[in-house]
Amino acid sequence: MDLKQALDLLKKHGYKYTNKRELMMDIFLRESRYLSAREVLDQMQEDFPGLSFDTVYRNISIFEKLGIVEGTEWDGERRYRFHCNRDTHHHHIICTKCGRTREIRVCPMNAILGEPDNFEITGHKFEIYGICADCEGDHAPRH
Amino acid sequence: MDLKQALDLLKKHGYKYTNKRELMMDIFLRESRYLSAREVLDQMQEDFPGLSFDTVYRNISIFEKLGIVEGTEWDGERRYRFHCNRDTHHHHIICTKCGRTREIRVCPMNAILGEPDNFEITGHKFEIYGICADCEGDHAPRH
DNA sequence: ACCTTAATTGGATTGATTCCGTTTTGTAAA
DNA sequence: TTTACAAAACGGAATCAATCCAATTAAGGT
Ligand SMILES: [Mn+2]
Ligand SMILES: [Mn+2]
Ligand SMILES: [Zn+2]
Ligand SMILES: [Zn+2]
Repeated sequence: MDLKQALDLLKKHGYKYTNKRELMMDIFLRESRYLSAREVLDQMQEDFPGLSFDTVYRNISIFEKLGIVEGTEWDGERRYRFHCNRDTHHHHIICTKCGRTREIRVCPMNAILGEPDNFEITGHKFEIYGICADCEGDHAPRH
Repeated sequence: MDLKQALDLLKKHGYKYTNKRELMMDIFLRESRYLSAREVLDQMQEDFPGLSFDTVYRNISIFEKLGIVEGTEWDGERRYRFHCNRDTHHHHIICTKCGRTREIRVCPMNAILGEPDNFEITGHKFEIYGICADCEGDHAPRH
């Protein structure tokens, strides 16, 4: 999934092309790590000083619905990253300092299938948290 | 782990015994499902009308630190339940309507061990979400 | 009973997220 | 290329969970 594919996805679902949306995707794409809404806003305001929080949240919500970004939450804040692979389902090891990830190819649900009764399964979450090599020590996280 | 053990844990760590703390544990114990701070407050105010949010949050935070309750988060709200078993590590299938759980005995970390390099692991989360038998359909969740 | 300190209160504050009326902009039709 | 209309963005207010704080109350040891 690249920028063009994502923009096509927007168009296919009747959303308009705007330079703000393109920049937002650009940011997610080049950072390729989990970002909070505030981090996205800060980066976007370098190009669009008056940009509103509402624009960030509205577009993130659209992006998430279309599968362009995927979200999670830690330290009481939601974070989002470019959906790294739309074909194969997998999970992540996440650095809680800088939001960078490593992939876990296995999904524990495969071992669970058939197990749960009396529950209509709607989703699952498997994440490993830690500190990446660049962030360990006292120094500020390198992005 | 029962009420007495939990109260002993408090005492052992130098916290005072109060009827509010006992009631709070009582509630977690008899509900044995995930509760939000607001739900705990509402139930406690039946006995202590003037009870403050701060008391709920402060005590939850102490309970979590001592391992008396365990917390998670969904729909943008933190929730807590009595720590169901202090000896064996396991995970849960959670009903996102009523907060009741079923146990998953396996932990996917066992299969991962040895895998991750360049990451100092600090924690992990494996949860399956769904709707329990009592909550499915249109009717209100039965607690 | 008294003293010291922790616990609780109640109200203010923070901070993330959502909401909303107004203005601007993208896009398709004329 | 203009025009028209709906969607997007703006800016600021509102919401809501969670935290903070100064003043009061209560627990537990002496
Ligand atoms: Mn990935
Ligand atoms: Mn359990
Ligand atoms: Zn890192
Ligand atoms: Zn349920």
